[in-house]
Amino acid sequence: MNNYQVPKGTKDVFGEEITKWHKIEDLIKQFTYVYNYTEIRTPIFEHTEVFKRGNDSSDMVNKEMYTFIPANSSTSITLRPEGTAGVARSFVENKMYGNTDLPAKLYYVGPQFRHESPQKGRLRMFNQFGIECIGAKNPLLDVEAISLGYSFVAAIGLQDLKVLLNTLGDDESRANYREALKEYFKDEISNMCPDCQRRYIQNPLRILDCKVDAHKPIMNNVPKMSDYLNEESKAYFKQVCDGLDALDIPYEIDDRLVRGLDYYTHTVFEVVSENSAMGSQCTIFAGGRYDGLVEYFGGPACSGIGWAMGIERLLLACEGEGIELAEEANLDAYVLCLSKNANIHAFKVLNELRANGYRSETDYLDRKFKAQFKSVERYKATVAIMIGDKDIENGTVTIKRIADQKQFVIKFEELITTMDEIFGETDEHAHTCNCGNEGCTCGEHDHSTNE
RNA sequence: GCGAUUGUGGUGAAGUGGUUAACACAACUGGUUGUGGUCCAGUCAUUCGUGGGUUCGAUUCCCAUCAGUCGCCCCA
Repeated sequence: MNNYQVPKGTKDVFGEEITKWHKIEDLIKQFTYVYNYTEIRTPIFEHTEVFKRGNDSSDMVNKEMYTFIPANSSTSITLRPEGTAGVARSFVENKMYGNTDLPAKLYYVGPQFRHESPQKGRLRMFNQFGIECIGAKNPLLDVEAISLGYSFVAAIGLQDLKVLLNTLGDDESRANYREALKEYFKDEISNMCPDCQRRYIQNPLRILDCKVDAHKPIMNNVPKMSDYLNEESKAYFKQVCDGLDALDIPYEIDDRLVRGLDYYTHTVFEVVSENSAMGSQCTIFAGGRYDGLVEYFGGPACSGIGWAMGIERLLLACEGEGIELAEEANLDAYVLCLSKNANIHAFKVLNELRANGYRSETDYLDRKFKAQFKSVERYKATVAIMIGDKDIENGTVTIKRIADQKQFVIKFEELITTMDEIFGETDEHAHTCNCGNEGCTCGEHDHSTNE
């Protein structure tokens, strides 16, 4: 009993669903094009150290990675849990800091892997569209990145969105803040959740993220990042805010927003959907600025900004807001075969149609005429082309335009010109021949209306 | 990793410790042998996620397992 099924947290995408993906992918190409981002395709697995760096405190790195050592190897490999690290690695490895106009503006689309418990909006293999802009530190680039993502989701039609923004400041500001937090939680930490006790040591900022302790009184008067920013960090953040204002991008400053990945500095943001269809996973895209990553991979000191968008979540949000992305698979022509003898002739017609770019299909199940006609309907074919014994004798085919039920018997040689006429028309009724005879296919008359 | 809940044909979905597993949709066939959508009739689950156990007998009860869904957590 072979009961094969997809691994937990993965899914097959096909049929109508895949047309939604194509639509999204087309839009990604359009938006990245005008913002002058180019695509990068990095491996979906990397050496484990690319993701597991230093004292990374994130769950993603510590608990959720697909890490393995392949047979006949001693090198630890990890399926990428996120896109930024691989891009930063590639930026350094390919010496993009020297070869390209900086900043390098790169985007990627592809699967990411995290071993989590699946639920709505959370899969073990999921797809992200992400951008990374590396090699320049300018608040306008932070704004540009947010603008690209925001206008992208806005173009799709999403409305129940909220942009959350915060700054973590530079190293100095963050170090001061970290000390302030440690001091603040010093006496209380032993009463807090085990995760927070770990965070207290590894990365106190993330205590702010904690949901377990969120309601405790101690959380009410937590020192604010904004009080510990040095002048430079404050000025940087102000320029980001000013830029967003200038582009009319609405946002809320959320001083608890610290993000789960440890490499962020300065700007961090999260764009969430407030639609009820989202369940508890409501972040559509999120990211921020990172300063140390390029150096970590052995490159020069280079700042970057980027974000990643969960495509499955984007699709969920679209569904929730009633945005229809699926495209109907309309056929141009369905070829009906009316007798066994006509089989090969019908097949030739089919081939001729396809050679001329018409999306065509026929019946391969030897179904009755009636059943074949149902396929015409199901495929929403523009025309039905019928071929039977009579047509074989006469060298003709019968072509029926479904929209107006008009039907013509034409010579096989006229097939494509007739199709071109039908499909070339912009006016629905232009094909009706001026000679007055219904269904006229004489080909002698001029079928254009303005003559 | 923890908790809750679900799992019956292509789809939706009833149901029972006893064997013909409702009904609807879809599909196919015929009425209508070269013209679809309507109508009528017929056909379509040796099987109830998978594996064990209890039982004379399990789709039904029990256990395990896999998967879905929803929370926690985490994050896109």
